[in-house]
Amino acid sequence: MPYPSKTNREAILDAAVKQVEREGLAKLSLRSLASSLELAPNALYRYFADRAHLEAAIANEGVSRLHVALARAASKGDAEQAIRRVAKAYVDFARKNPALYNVLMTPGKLPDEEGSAHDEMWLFTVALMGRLTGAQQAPEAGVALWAFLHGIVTLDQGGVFGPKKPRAAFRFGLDAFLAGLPRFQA
Amino acid sequence: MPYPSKTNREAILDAAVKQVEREGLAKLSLRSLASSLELAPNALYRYFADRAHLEAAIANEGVSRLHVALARAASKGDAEQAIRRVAKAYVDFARKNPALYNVLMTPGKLPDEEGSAHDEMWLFTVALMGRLTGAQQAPEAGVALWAFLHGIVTLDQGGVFGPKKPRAAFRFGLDAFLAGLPRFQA
DNA sequence: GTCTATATGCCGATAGAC
DNA sequence: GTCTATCGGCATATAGAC
Repeated sequence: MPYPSKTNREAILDAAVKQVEREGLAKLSLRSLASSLELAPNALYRYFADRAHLEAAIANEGVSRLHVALARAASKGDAEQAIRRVAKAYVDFARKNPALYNVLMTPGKLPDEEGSAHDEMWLFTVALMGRLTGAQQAPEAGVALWAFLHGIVTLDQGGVFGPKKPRAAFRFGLDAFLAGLPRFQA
Repeated sequence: MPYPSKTNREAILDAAVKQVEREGLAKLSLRSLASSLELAPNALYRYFADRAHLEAAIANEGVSRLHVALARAASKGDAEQAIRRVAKAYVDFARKNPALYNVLMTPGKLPDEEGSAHDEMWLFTVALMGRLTGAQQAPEAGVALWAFLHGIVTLDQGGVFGPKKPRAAFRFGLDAFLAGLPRFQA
């Protein structure tokens, strides 16, 4: 073969995630990505139809990694302990991977595939909250917790309030939410 | 004068906000904005030093409008009623002006001016929460509430959960948060 | 499967005339 | 204060050779 394979889908995705983490999604271009892999500017089109498909793959990869981190945190302790651990793991993940986190939380234009990583994480969250509130209220409780955590991450990233306030608010808000949560068995 | 004034800073800002609301910040360009005002592509530089300064002005305008909506909602009722009204007004504003809301919540690269609209809104929020929790815990409570509301808005905008779940989670989460909130006078 | 070369289009920003 | 003209840059995407 005159032009043997120099790369593959996984390697491209890995490099893309790293570049996003360094400079943000906006500064990721197919040219710069190809250049970092020592490929011609258009070689990536063999693996991703266009930029939108690449972004979707990056987001999916981010969700998978977040899911792994949360599942690990949920493995020990009673229901409330598990929720507190997961909440901390969520915020920690976003702090360590801010740009990747932003990609996975910014919905793309492509429709999610069935059984995507996103669906799996949502089922995980509902199950987690269900241990405390019962299945009936688990979806609302799951969305509410997720919303709170995402908001904390956003305010933390923005840096508008300095480094301390979001962390104090994280404890304060989580305590208040859990204290006020209607329990399955009172 | 061979070239009399055809525009002013306010008119440009107004048109910019409208364009952001229609197509999002990313698709706002100085060229398209100038074109919509029937100006030459570079005429705006007399009023804004560069794109970053224009974006900062848009964000500031968005914060001002949000602040007005929240202050109106807080004017009646006791502390808890005021918080519930403000919370609803916050989510409503974001639903009605999603793109402008995204701009005002995405921190720009330019440092905030002293006494900016952002500062004012933050003082307003702390005062609002202080009516319920006392001044000591008002900042944490304010950030926590803000985080929750922003998260609800984000999940709602994402459309990941369909139209109903974020609204149900809004009530559920706000109820739980307020129920679990330590009060100033128990 | 990768290459070179190119089509086409947008962008921010500046120079200098009027 | 607005104009015309232009610079330099980057983007997505395609065509055809090897």
